Amino acid sequence: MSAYIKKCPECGGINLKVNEDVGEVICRDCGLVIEDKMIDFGQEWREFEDKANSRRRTGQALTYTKYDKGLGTSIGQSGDIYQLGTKERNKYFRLKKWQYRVSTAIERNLKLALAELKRVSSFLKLPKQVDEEAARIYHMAVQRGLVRGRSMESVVAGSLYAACRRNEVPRTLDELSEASGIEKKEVGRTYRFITRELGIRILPSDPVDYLPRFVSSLNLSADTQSKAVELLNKATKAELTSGRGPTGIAAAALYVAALLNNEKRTQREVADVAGVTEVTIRNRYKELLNVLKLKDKLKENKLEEE
DNA sequence: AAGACGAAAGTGGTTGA
DNA sequence: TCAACAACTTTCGTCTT
Repeated sequence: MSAYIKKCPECGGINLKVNEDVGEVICRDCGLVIEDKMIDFGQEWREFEDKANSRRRTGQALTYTKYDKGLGTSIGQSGDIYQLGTKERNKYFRLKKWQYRVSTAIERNLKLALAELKRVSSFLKLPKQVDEEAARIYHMAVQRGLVRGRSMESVVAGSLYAACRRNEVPRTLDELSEASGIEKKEVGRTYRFITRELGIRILPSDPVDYLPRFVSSLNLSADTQSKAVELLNKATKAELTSGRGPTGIAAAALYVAALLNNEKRTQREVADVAGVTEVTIRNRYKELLNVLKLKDKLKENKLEEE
């Protein structure tokens, strides 16, 4: 499916990501949703027994980026209540008032938070699918009262960070921090807090996921990128990756790949876009050379130049 | 002069008692 | 709650191109 789309029509990027769950193809470079009318291969739920657990779908799809998920219920909207007795009517008024109080508190918060979320995510050019996920996470956090004692912005940032990782379009904590204006520490802390409290399982992010972005900000070739992927795979097999920061590994692999392809970038340049220091790149780089026995290859390259 | 390399000390976070 | 610990950063001096 969508095997025909190879390039992003917007930015020409080749880093497309297919998401079958929601029928989208997303450009990892610019976040453009290229195709959102793919066939839904998901199962069409039907009802065979147990009415209580009915999985019937009706109405518009829920969206978490609207503060009331596109639904919305209010008590006593229809005017029926005026046919009731005074006592009953008062009861409805009370209920209505309560509903108003409870829901406005949460909804007002959500409205603000979702506006903030939109702002941050468009700053980072995140695909809308990540928005949606982040909004969902935030929504759960509010309902569980996890925002109390924390700034709304930091929870938004944490939700977004989590959503990015879940969707394999990781951003670094630094980037989230810059976009949201929340301190890096704080983003990390709320991120850990809400994922723990909500029981969201997050896999350690794959260094490979960082490559596309680094490659495009360094203007490196696709060739170099696939070379870097290759190196990363080898590194993973050699168990060089566990426990290390994924950005550092990705940066080092990219640095080596660039050298091998005669597209040399300085350690400084690579370090900057990856958000790590040269020292870290050097350490990873050394390990790569040792374990993967690449020294000879680099020498060969030099000889060819002469 | 700029980049690469490495040593040493410092930082923030995790882990295990 | 505290100390040990690993990964990473900062800083700085030296070597290479």
